[in-house]
Amino acid sequence: MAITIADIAREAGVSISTVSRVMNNTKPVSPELRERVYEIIEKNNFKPNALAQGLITKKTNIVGVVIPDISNPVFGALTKGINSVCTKKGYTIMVCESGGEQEQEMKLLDVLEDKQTDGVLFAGVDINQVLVDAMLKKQYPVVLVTQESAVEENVIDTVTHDNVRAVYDATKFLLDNGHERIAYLGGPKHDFSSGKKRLKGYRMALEEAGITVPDSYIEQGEFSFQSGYEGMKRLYEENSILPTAVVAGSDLIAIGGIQFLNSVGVSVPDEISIIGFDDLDFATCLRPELSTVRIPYFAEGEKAAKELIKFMTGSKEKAATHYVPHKIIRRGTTRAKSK
Amino acid sequence: MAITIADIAREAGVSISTVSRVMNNTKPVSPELRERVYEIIEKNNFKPNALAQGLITKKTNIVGVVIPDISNPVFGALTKGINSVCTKKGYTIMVCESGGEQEQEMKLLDVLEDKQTDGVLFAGVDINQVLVDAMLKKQYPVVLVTQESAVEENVIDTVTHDNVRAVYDATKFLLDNGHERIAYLGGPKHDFSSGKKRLKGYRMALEEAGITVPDSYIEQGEFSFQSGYEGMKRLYEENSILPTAVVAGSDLIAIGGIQFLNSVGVSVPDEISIIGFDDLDFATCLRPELSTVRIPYFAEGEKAAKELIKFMTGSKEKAATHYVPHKIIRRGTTRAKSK
DNA sequence: CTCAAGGAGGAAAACCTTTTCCTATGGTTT
DNA sequence: AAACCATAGGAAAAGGTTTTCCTCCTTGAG
Repeated sequence: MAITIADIAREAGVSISTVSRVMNNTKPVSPELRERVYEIIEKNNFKPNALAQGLITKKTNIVGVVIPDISNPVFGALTKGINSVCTKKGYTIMVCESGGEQEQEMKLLDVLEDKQTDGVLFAGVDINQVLVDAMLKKQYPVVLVTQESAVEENVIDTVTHDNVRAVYDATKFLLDNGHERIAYLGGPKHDFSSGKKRLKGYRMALEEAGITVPDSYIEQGEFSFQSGYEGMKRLYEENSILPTAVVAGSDLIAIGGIQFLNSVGVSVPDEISIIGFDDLDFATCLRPELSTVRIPYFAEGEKAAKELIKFMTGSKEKAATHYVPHKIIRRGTTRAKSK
Repeated sequence: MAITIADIAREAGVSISTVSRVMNNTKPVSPELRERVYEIIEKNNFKPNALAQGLITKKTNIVGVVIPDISNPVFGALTKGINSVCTKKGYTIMVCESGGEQEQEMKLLDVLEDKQTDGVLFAGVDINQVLVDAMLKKQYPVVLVTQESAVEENVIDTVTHDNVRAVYDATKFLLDNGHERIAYLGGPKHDFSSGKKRLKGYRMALEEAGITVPDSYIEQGEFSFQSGYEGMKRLYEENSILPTAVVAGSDLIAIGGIQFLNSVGVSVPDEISIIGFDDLDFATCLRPELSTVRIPYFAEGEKAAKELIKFMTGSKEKAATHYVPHKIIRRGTTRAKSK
């Protein structure tokens, strides 16, 4: 039913090869023929069948994107960045949702392989040896994004932000503002997750400052509003001496925490300062606006896509880890401690 | 390099046809052969090349998704719903971002055609005659989602929510709570956009109640926080008699509006009630929590995908418009007016 | 004037499946 | 016992491109 290159060739009175050459500029064709063929292509609005093309060229111009959760704004921004450069370079993205589960992630890697994607951008939660091995076996190049692997350095190209350093900086920011009793409200304690890295950054900063915190100052859970609310509640109930500042593992956690504090009449930032992580659009919709550390997810997506394209086009071979810079955003929920 | 069906056939000592038959259960094969072939497939972890398959079967098991903005939480939820049923039915989605621009939308329709997608889910902003014509010309079935076309009924299958009715209900809700001076803070006034429909719902409810509002009670702009803030500011500055309630065209607008009111010391809901639209996750992260009308975007995505699959599998022919039910969610930002 | 070389175009192979069309075998029916 | 039929399996076509390999013609050099 659909029109094929053969139809064009027939109508133009030339061979199939010539039509192909006109379209791909792959060999000289005389101006008159070129003209005639072009016209007929235009007239019929002919587009070559990408399947047939892919079958022979072994290129589909599709890149797979694996993320844990499509509706999570962090991955929304990331995907938007990815799509932005992919579109610009003529690639279309195939988005897959893993739910953060390894079994599903493995399956998606397979699906994307037999769909013949030219490459894959992978945003995992806990990238262990099994996953890395699976990726290395694949036909296509992979670049990790948002989350580095737990395996020896630079086996797979990676674009991410420095979780340890970012939370270190956030904690340092509070320390520099005179706080000493600083608690941590974090995400999952999954082995190689970003949650663990963020906790490490917090610990580093305190240790460096020579401050020891009680275990009851550290709460972990999910990266969600609910979890933040409950974490803060435990913090509040289990400590007779309250912290003067809190580092949160995500903006949602921070907001949940603030909400709890509001509900018990503790003022932010007057009594407790709190700093988030991510810088969601929403952070500026609160009053006071949320202080946080900004991770440029859109830019991270862009960079990862560019990196992947380098591999796909063969202009790069060696894997490396690239960090995208974070930034402390001082807004209304943090304040210097009066001595 | 990659292993093909021929390799399997050779190794098993059977013909290519037999291997294909084993994999697709398309014709009886003796148990022994079947067994032997299966084993070798397993051993080599063979997966047929989807391109070659698609070329001959004319099915790719890919569905295209066109949305205005990947990072918008509304479309995030929608896409998640779509992906949920697609995955379950063996389809993979190809997500494209249009920026809400018609030119780009047309281009994407073309791209998805020559990628041979089996069908397309289209979330537009202003689906006019030109767009509808383009869709009807395509090889694949299309179903509109979130936004119906401006063209005569039921040319293209549609899954959406009733924007007019939803805002009508929201306005009615305020009326029923004793409010009479009700303002509207809306989205774009684009010709066939949901913004226009929502405004219509507002007008209908007031008209029905026999209430006339001054033009200065109606503000339009974008569906954003910023726009809500500014719209409310104008409302506040241009009216000597303030409304006692405000209907917002989106949650973000509502939140922006509330933020402005807070900044000038007007209490929500004590002095002004406000109701949003969408029910973003965020609505419950505010204090007071946002009253709103919930649109089940996830379910809408699911339903649209199911609808599309019916068309793709030929089990349905006739286009129709399906509405997904909205619901008024009473939370903290609305209150009955004391007489 | 002859021969080599280069340029323009066509025929056909290749890519990897599914599916149609045959063939052979063994069993059933009359 | 002959004719027929069903069944299992193979060979090859088809699907729509790109690309290799030819061929033919023109041009330039010797």
